[in-house]
Amino acid sequence: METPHASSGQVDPRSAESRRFVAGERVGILLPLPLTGVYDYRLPAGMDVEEGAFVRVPLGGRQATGVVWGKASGEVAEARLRDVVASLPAAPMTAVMRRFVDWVAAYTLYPAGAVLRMAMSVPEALLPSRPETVLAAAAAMPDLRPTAARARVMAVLADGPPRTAADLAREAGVSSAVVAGLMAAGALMPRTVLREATPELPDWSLSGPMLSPDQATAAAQLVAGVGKGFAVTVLDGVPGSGKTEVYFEAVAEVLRQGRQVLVMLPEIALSAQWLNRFRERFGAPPVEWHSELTGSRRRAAWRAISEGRAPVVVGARSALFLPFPDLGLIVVDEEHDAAFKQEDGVVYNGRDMAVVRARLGGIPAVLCSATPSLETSTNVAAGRYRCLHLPDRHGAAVLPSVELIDMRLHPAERGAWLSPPLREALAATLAAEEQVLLFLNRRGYAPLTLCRTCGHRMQCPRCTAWLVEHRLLGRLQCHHCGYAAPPPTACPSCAAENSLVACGPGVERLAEEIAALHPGIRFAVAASDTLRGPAAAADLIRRMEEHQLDLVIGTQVLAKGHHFPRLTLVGVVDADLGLSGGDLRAAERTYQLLYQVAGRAGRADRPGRVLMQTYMPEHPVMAALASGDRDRFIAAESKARQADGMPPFGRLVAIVVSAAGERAADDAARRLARVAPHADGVSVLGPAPAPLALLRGRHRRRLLLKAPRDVAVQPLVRRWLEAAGVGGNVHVHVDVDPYSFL
DNA sequence: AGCACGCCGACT
DNA sequence: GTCGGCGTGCTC
Repeated sequence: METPHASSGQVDPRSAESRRFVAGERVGILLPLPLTGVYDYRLPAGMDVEEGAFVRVPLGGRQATGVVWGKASGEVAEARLRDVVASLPAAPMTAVMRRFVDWVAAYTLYPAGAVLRMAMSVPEALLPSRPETVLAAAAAMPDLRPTAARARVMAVLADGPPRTAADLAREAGVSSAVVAGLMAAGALMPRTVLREATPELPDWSLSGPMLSPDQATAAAQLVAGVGKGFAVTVLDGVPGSGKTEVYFEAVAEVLRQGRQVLVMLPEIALSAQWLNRFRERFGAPPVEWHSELTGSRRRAAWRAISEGRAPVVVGARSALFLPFPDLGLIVVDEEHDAAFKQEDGVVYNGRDMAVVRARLGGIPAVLCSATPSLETSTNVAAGRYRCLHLPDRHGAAVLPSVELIDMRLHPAERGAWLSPPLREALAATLAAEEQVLLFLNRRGYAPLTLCRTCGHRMQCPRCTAWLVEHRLLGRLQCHHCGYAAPPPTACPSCAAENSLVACGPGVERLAEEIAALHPGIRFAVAASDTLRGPAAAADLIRRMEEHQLDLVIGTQVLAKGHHFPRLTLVGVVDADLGLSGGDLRAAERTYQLLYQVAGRAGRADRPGRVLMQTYMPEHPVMAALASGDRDRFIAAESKARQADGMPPFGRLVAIVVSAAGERAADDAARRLARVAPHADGVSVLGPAPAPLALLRGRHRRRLLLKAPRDVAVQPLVRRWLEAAGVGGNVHVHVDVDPYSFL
């Protein structure tokens, strides 16, 4: 995905003027199902609809909700045509969103219906809202024994509007029985309302923090672009340079103009600090949107957004498909982050699609990063994106120095993972009552368990992957499918007792070493599986901030965003970890990740120090990290990609075929290879066993189509797949612009 | 995605 | 003799 705006421009507001269809007419309805096209229906007497309207239609023996997509195809015989059942009382899908759905479908090679499903993720939001019973304080308090719990409930009500029994109990911190008791006694009066919960309004007129001259200049440019149509601006600044404060100024300007803002974060669930900053700046929280949101909150968020009552939404990539009626700005924070790439279902990159959404809507997009992706850097170099630099750390803080520890010269002791120099630095930092972050991007205790007697390696029965020991859970786990088993006492291969040994470090094992090295040290382990949910993350952050912890051992969940004033040493235990595996972006991703981690050290007024343990200090990634010369690294990486015709200078499409049987997978892959497209500069690599040749019990083979940048790969791939005609129980997974090579 | 229709094992 | 397993195929 290189030039989303190379094709046609924004949706013309005049053509967006909704087209109406009248009773008796045929209409094309797109259904949120992986069907190939629109289905034709007839509008019954008395029913007029406009384009984009949500309608109920009969489908087989049931009903489905779809969207009036436009004119009927006209290819369906009159006798097969069925009547639209009803038009739903929800705001029609905007022309921009319909264009966006079609665009994403065409680009990703998924059926438009599959993309529409993402834009209709809250079906119940399309139905009329159920009346809600809310409780208000009675005019006169009945004679009732006062208790602390009852007082809390009444205090909550005195402090705000009537609310539902469940909300009331939650906010007052009492059980539902207390609320029910008050209602029965007549202290609370029920009332039925239709009104939807309206999010608090962020106040754009509050004054922001003092900006540095660099920040102020950048902010002014962003603000000037608001309301001036589509443009992509890259905010490129080192960690701590205050990118968030800068784009908050643009957010304020959009709010002043009365339009909506979408801020996309890679992992919304772990962004408590971001939410705090937003609330401090605007006096109210934004509407959150992520996959953990459930039930009524999800529905309320959807309705509020579609009715324009949610001025600011912060969300993960799926938030792109929310029904904003008047979006004025999209911000993609940490734009380089691989989490923006959706890998299951419709495969798309949230950052790239955000740019497309902005172009179709004729609004600005802002991409933020301390380590912009090569795609983005290339777009800046080509003049397609504008770039604003924020070179300095805000305030007194200076960038930490990065030192490489050559593990060949300073090996760790046997059975340990920290080299003498890192141990010394660690001890010194603790002695100074400052905090340490040890970074190891490996969950669990040990990545491999093997038998000392026969060499057998514990492997997932359903995937080509080692089982990772999680000692805290007492299990061996597959990180690819969720398979888990207790560690056997005897080797499953040779039956030798007590012969299985853990190989290599994970964060849990590192914790053992730390505990042995510094008895009594206060530390925590933070990984995606030990830090479940936003509350746990917020708690860890609080303990770090309050200096209740001396040290934290973490995986990449700790790499971004958070800053701790007393954290002055970052130790990277295995800097080389991400470089193996032959992934196209291995070097780029390792650089970005380690750079982010390094940025955790030494903010505020304490200088930071970063020590990276590596076996290849001469590697360009390590050299760039140590010298701080990011631009040279990007230039070198860019040159290498260009020489190979790799993205962003060429295009890739990955095709993975999978089947229950190895034979079926092989046959399908070979058939695809036989009819591979022949075009100028286009080559097809493979088939080869996919990096995870066996995943969740399915055998996988991979082909990779490589094409020059100016070749439209989608029609080529579409014809290719049609010609090969693989189907039945063989799955074909298409990934345009693949990220991970799994 | 649902939900049908389709053919082969353990039950009243 | 039936109930039901989920494999393929269709839905305007």
